[in-house]
Amino acid sequence: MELTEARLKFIEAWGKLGSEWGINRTMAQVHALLLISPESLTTEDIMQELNISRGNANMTLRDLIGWGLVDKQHRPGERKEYFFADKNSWNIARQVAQERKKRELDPIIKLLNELSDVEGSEKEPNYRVFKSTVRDINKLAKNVNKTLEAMLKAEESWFWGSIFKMFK
Amino acid sequence: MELTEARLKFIEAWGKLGSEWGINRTMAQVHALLLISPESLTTEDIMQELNISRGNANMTLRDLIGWGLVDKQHRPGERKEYFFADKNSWNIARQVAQERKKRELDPIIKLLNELSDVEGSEKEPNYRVFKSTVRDINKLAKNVNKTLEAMLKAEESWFWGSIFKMFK
DNA sequence: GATTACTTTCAGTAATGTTTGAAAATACAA
DNA sequence: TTGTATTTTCAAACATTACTGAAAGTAATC
Repeated sequence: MELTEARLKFIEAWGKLGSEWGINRTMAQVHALLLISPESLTTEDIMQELNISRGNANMTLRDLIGWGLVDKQHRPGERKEYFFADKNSWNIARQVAQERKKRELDPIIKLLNELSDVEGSEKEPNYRVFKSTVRDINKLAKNVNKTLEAMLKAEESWFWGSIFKMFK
Repeated sequence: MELTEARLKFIEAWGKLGSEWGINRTMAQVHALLLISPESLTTEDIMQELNISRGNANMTLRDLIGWGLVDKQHRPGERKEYFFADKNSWNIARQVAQERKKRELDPIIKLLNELSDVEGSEKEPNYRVFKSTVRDINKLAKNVNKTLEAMLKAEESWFWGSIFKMFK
């Protein structure tokens, strides 16, 4: 396969993967483009490569910066901003894990804790099933939480080394 | 908090969580309803509880069955179908992991392997960066894959026990 | 303080995804 | 085989989300 074709396929696949996981397709594509670009790119570059509008490029880049996946540089004598992505996949995974934990897991754990205190009678089947389901999901959520915390602190080699030992 | 309110909040939160992870909101809500229902429910029940149309209920239930999260029962003498969900959160997590692996991770690993064979010259920075990015993501994907496989085979207690040892 | 080079905003529009509801299909019982 | 209960399908309507482009904002330079 040729490089040009491969790059397009990579961008397309990354976009699709993102959209399957609740991340807007364009945002994932911009990220993909930055991942395979040796030099940092301007808004203009990105607009051209991906055929998107200025507004879209700008908003998407801001979002990516918000996710901690992209940073910008300034070059002396130029006002233009240059964007680049951390290309280390372990860092990317950690960054995404950290953001999703903060935005989604933490709030749901909070809610599950509140729902654990529901009032009612043990005689009511609805009550019993609700309590035990919530308790069970809460336990899972807390285990996921702990695992993510370990992952966030971990060095890549240490983390996968430990995982490896699990099933050697 | 009262049970009625708590049930509504749970359904709402599960729906929101689903939509943040690329699962249609209604599908997650139907799942939530079944998770907190002591008895299996008919299409009619679900339509009423969630105020959704027959068509929507039917399609959503079929999808949930496709994800392995819901099953149906028949009762002697009745044509009507009764739906219920496995309430064990470890099974749910495994089921979701299994399906997403099959639908998303496996195809992307296949693609990454193909992209690894891209042709080009080591002198071209585009080529070098592309290769090393793809290689790096591929490595991560394979590690995730192995971890999921371990999870799919594992008993809950064994899995979390092993995770726990990682950071004690 | 005017000009240029850029970035940001956002109302309007386009694209995509979801839901409805009624008709068609199916299964069952008499 | 006919009637009835139920499920399934799918075109059209609706809702949500994403994108555009032009205008407004900002910073740097002369």
